[in-house]
Amino acid sequence: MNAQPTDASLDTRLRLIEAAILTFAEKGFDGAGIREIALRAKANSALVTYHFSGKEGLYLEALRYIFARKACRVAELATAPALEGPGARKDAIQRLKDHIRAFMQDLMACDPLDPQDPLGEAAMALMAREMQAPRATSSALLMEQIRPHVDHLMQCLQVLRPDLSWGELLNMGMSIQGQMLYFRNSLGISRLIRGDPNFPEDLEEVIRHFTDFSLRGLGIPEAFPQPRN
Amino acid sequence: MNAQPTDASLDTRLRLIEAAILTFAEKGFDGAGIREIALRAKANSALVTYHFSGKEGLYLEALRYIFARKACRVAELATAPALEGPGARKDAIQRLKDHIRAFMQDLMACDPLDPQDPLGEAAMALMAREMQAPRATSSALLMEQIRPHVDHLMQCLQVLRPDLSWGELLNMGMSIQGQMLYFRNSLGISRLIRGDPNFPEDLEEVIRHFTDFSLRGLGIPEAFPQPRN
DNA sequence: CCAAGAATTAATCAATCGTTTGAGCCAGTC
DNA sequence: GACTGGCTCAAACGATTGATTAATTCTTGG
Repeated sequence: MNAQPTDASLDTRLRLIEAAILTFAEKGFDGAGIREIALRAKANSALVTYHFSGKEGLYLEALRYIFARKACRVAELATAPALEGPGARKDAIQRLKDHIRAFMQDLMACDPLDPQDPLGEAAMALMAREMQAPRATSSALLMEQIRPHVDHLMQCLQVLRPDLSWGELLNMGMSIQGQMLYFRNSLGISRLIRGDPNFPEDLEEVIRHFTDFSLRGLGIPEAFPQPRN
Repeated sequence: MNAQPTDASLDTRLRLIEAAILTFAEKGFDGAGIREIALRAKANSALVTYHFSGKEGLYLEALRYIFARKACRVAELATAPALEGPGARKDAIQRLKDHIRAFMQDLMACDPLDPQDPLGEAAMALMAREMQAPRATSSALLMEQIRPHVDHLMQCLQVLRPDLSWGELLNMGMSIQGQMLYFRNSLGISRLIRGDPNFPEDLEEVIRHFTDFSLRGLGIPEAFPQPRN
């Protein structure tokens, strides 16, 4: 009479999803095999079809799992009220700084409580793969996830540069997000170029750089010169 | 007695390589099948093994083919003599501008003579895939290709901001290259966000934006304000 | 305790993978 | 005209793919 999922099955589902994140991130959708994923999850490969109705379903569930856990810092910021009133400009600058810090921290760690979480690396690699070559079945999922972050950033930019057109503001946003996403997506190449396998040793330094570079690039005179933050 | 490749065989090799670029770019290394590639090239799939000793060999040849044809504009710039003398600073600004324009044009078109070349899109998508998730056999090839561009850019930055440490200069370079590479790698997402499937309608406008944003971000006072270019 | 249903398993499915085979084609050479 | 060697081909190879089956184990409400 029990039509509800069991605790045990939830465990198995979770193990499969986490193994899927790791394996899909390493080898891509086509490169990863369900047998390999199941082996990693210490489960039977037939359970992929049973629980997720196939490989594609497991992939989508893995993405949903990442979205549910990730981007928590940025997601919080995106819920902030609209910028208005006399202090809007100063608020916008602070929000932009917060956005960059939150986004960078989200980029570098999956679980805020555990920066060493191996899922963090994998989840970002998987999202990067997805942004670059979205699967037909998952592009809607991706857009839905990205949209609020874009809106939040654009709202700040609009206040900071009311003289620019919407297209120019989008360019600004593209440059700001682009440097950060490239930083994350090309960590491998960056480490090779720098000859430092541990780069970045200090994330705060990189955050500071992106903040300064972006504010200068935006052309916000009152933000410089001034002491850090 | 003929141990040399025939004209006919060169044709086939070329058709296979170009079909490989298109297919690998669309589906990735694992997603693309040699039968599909061969069909596209109107050739027999056994020829992949015959000419390139396997799928992996064809993939490497495709990368080499891209590197040989692509990045021609940037590559020219990278051969410029060292910056020195009284005009070094002004030269460096111009070189940076030229670098951004050349890099953007290389990003958006494979063959300079034919901006509509479908290989251009595919080649860049393939390189982006490769930068993000380098295959063990091809990372050396990738670094060797990227290195001169990095050196050229860093030389300019060093002249423009002699007060910065090497690490800080690398951060600057990362931001400048990052915004451009993200622009290219995430064109799909950008078009969805903008609701404009034809973005960018005017590449020059984007080049201008990246140039301005980068020069401001670098903190080059004498570059602003001033008329375009 | 005991059916009922959810969860898991090993075995197997057809399909496709990259690669190999062996024969045939076509140019040049003696 | 026989021969050579580069090139191309259809056919088949073993391996692996994602998915399916049917039997078994586990869990739980009555």
